[in-house]
Parts: sequence; C-alpha cells; structure tokens
Amino acid sequence: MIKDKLLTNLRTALEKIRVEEKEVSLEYPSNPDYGDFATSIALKLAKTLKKNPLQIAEDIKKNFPKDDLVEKVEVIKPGFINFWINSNYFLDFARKTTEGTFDFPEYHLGKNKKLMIEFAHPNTHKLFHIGHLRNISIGESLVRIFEAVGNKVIRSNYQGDVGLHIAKTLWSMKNQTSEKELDEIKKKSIHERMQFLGKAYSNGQVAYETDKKAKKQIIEINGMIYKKQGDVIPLWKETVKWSFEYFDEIYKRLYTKFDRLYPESEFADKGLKICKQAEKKGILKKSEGALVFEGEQYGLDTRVFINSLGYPTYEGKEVALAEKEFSEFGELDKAIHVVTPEQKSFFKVTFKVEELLDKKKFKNKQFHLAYEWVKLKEGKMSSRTGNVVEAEWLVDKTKEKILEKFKLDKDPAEIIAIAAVKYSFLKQDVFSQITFDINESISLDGNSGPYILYTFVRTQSVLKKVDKIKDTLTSIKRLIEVEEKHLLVTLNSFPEIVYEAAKNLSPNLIANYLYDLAQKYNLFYQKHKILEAEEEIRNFRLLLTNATGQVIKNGLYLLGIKTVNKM
RNA sequence: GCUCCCGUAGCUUAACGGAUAGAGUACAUGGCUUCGAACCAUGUGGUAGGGGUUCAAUUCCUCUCGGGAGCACCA
Repeated sequence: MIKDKLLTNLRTALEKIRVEEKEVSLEYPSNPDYGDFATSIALKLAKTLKKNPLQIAEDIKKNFPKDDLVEKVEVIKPGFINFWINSNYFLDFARKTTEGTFDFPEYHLGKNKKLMIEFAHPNTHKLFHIGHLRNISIGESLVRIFEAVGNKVIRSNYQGDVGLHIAKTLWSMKNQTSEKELDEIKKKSIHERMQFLGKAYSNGQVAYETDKKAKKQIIEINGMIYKKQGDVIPLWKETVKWSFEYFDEIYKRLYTKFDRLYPESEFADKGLKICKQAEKKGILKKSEGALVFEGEQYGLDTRVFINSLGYPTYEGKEVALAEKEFSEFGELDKAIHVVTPEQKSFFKVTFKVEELLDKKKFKNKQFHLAYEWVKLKEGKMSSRTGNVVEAEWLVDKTKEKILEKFKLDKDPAEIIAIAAVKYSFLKQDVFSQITFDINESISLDGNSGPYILYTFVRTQSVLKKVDKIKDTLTSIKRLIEVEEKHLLVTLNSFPEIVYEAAKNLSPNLIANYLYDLAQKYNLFYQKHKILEAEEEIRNFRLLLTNATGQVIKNGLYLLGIKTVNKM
C-alpha cells in the first residue's frame, strides 16, 4: 500500500534526524492543493524537541529518502509536510482492483481471530420493527467488515421466547379466542398470524392492567413457560414456531443468516446453576429473598440475578448464554453485542460477573455496541400501544415508491428498496438517534443507496459497450486530468477505510466513502468522454470505470447491499 | 439525587485534535440530436452558550441550557 510505503520512508527520515516517535500520522488533506498525503508530525514534535516546527519539517524533508514514489515534498506554514505521489502508483492499485483483489489491512485483533457478533434479537410474539431493521443492518454489515479484515466471525442471535409479554398473549388466546377462531387462524398466512398475535398481546395487556383475576392467571402462565410444564405449553410451542418462521422470512429478505439462534428459554436452568455457583464463590449475594450482584464496590448498579420466586432474571440467563457462546465455538477473542443503550447498566453488570466467574475466558472480551433507537415523530415505538412501524412494511412502501417512479421489474425494485432502506440507516453514526419519517427518511436520490447503485449501473453500462479492455498504459503522468486524479486517489483509500470501519465499529465510514467515490466518478463522467477518447486515454478511463465499479460492488457488499445491472 | 449518550445550515447529516466545517434535501438558476438526467454545475445558509488545555478544538476538560436512556426482583 502506498500509505505504508510512505510511512516507512517518513520513519526513515525521522531516524536520520534521531527522533523516535511511535505515532506517526499521515492524513489525506482536505484540499488537493496540499498534496496527496500530509503529516503534522513536525508540529507535534516541536514541543518535545524544543525547536521551531518549520525547522523540523525542513529537516525531515532534507532527510526524506529519494525514490520514485514521491514526486514532490513541500513544507507549509506552521509546519505541515505535504507529499505528492507518483500517479503510477495509484494506477497500480486501480489495476489490482479490477482483478477483484483487495489487500485489506489486518484488524488489530490479528489474523484469524475469532469474533462473535450477536445481533437482531427480536422477541417472539412481537412484530419485527424498524428498530430491529437498524440493528440487523448494523450487525450484518459488521460481520462482513470483520470478515474482510481477516477475522473469523460467528453470527449469533438471542431471541426472547419467554417473558410476561408472551404470557399475556397466550392468556388472551386461551381466554378470549374460541377454538374455531384459533383453527381458522392457524390456516392463515404467517404475516396474518403474527398480526393476530400482536392483537392478542394488546388485549392481554389490557386484561393484565384492569382485571385482577386475569393478572393472576397471566403470572401463572408465565411460571408454566419457565418450567415448560402445563397446558399452555403446546400453544406456546406452536406460536413460538410461528415467530421463528416469520423471522426467518425477514432474515432472508434482508440477506442475513445466523450460525446460532439462541432461544432465551433454554438458558433458565443453566442460569440458575451458574448463579448458585456464583453465590458460593461470594460473587452474588442473598438480599430480600433474591440473589443479587452488589455493584457499588465496582461503581456499578446492583442488579437481581435470581428473583425472590426463584426464577432467573434476564441477568441470570445472560451468564448462561455467555458461558455457551464462549465455549461452543472454542475460545472466542471478542463478542460484540449489538443492543440498544438502555441495556448499558445490564451489560456492565453481567460482564463484571462473568469476569469474576472466569477471568481468562471473559475479561476484556465482551463488548456492548450501544447503537441508538429509531424513534417516531410521535415518540418511542411501543408494541403495547400498537405504535410500531414494521420493517417489512417499510421495505414494501419503499418498493412501491420505486415502482411508481421508475419502470422496473419487481426483482430489481426489491434490491433497490433494500439498498435504500439499509443505506439510510447505515450512513449514519450508530450512536445518534434516528427520528423516522416515511416521507423523508428513505431517500432515492442524493446521498442514498439508489444513487450509489445508479453509479454502479453506469459503470457497468459503459463497460458493456467494450469487448476487451486493453491495458497498455505504462505511465499516466502526462495525460491525467484532475477528476481522474481525484478518482484514483479515492479508489486507493478503500482498504484503509474498511480497516477504520472495523476498528471503530462504524459501517457509516464505508457508506460515506462510497458516496464520495460515486460523486467523484459522476463528476469525472460528466466532464470527460470515455469511449470516444483517443485510445490510450480511453483505456485509462475504462480502467478507472472498471475499478470504480469493483470498489462500489465490494463496498456495498460490506454494507449488506446487493447490486443490480439495470435500473 | 447519581451515571451514561446526544446537541453542527429550515430539515436529515459528515469531519484519526489539523489547513477554507463537507454533503444531501428544500429553494433559485443553468445543462440531454453527446458513453444512462435516479446525473452534473452555480447560489443562499451552520458548530446551543460561557470558561479552559493546545502551535491548532465540531472533536479534549469544565460549567450552564436543551433532548434521550438507565439506576432491585420486566425482558
């Protein structure tokens, strides 16, 4: 990589002036007038060396190794050093790119490290909403990014199939729905069945709050589910199956899959066992009939692991889940939980308990990626009040909009709709809340998924018109235009962007990069003829077009987005 | 009361502590007999407020204001 070579040269220069500096930074200047790369190292050294930064910069320049990589070095104002790279090096990268080979830097975990990404985690008996959609978009993208930088990644999904909300749903089905009605519902489509469960849930919720007898029965049902004994179990099992069927369909539609689906109900017994061991070790303590972790000594909250009825809470089950996740696939080097920020306290506490139970296995390995909510204009989504926007509804709506606006077949429209929806979530920082508005949130032009797809289609459309791209160029020095140069430089930074995205758990870096690349290609495309240019230039521009297409395709793949060839 | 996250053009947003804060959208104007106009160009408009650290602050520290989340038997 160009950057690595330049860094090596920079270090050599620093050694010559007898400076030891571990952190040598090399940036892409915001303004092309400042070269292809820039470093502010002289400014940073000024203090420790007690010298004028301009003087240091000049010294570095004087001692900079001379080879054909760097064409020009310039020292500017307070002490920046700017480098101009021989364009032929960028050309080499573009060539490699067209062969589909990308040298991504290895992620700092190291080669072949094993990583688990736990995401999606919908609750059964509930609708899959746009918050889950953001979650899946982030999770799936992170999986692909980490794979790209050389890690082995395991996808897991912890699905809540126990809890009061389910007891409420089942209670309503048992008490407010006739046998005949139930038989009919069982024959309906999976989506209708899920709608029905949603309604049963809100009915059960009302009963729970207004009817004391119902409340008592619901709590009993909840206990039955825990023990997996009692007459609701067949109904519970069947409805859980509906949910899994429904989720499965959605996962497929969103191009995602999982190595393991962990149902919460399987971790109750093991959770109890582990918590009791933890009590013996003095990690958990009895308090008011419950088994709790007293977090104060670690600056954490106190949380309940086993409640006074003897059931494991969410915390109690989590330690069993962790145990399973960290043993089932051999040793894990990292586990990333993609979960909303309300769970921060919960994760801090369970991570601490796990660490106290088995330091070697868990310490510094668990990580909670607290991505933010998708809110509605009216406020937080709540399945309790029925105020939810379903993920599939959004995709369908977007698809409709696309079909209205453009003449298209359904298959490409589906791909474009998924692209539009995923991109709109992924282009944003994971830590900021999204206020969702159907009219504004999913855009089809400007900084959007379709814009990038359109650019890709453009590149393919040009390439289709040539039989074979002859690459006879030996040097591009004299014939390069500004737009071409910018495109080349941008193409070159792709692997590095992917590396940064992995390091910072930020798919949005890739999204924004692709947008920038697409913009640069479109500008180039607007200003210069490709096919009608004189042969050598034509070949060069075809190479650029080819490389751009490859990078877009690969970048979109990392975002979990498919490409189309026509739109 | 304590802890954490967020605050950037009208709206949605970008920027390893770096140079002139970059886009989209909306609005106004211009560009298809030319490789795909879901495109491109030009223009208007912005770091919530005060203090501090630094050669350099949207970024770090501190206070104020505003929004969100969490802090014992829900998941």
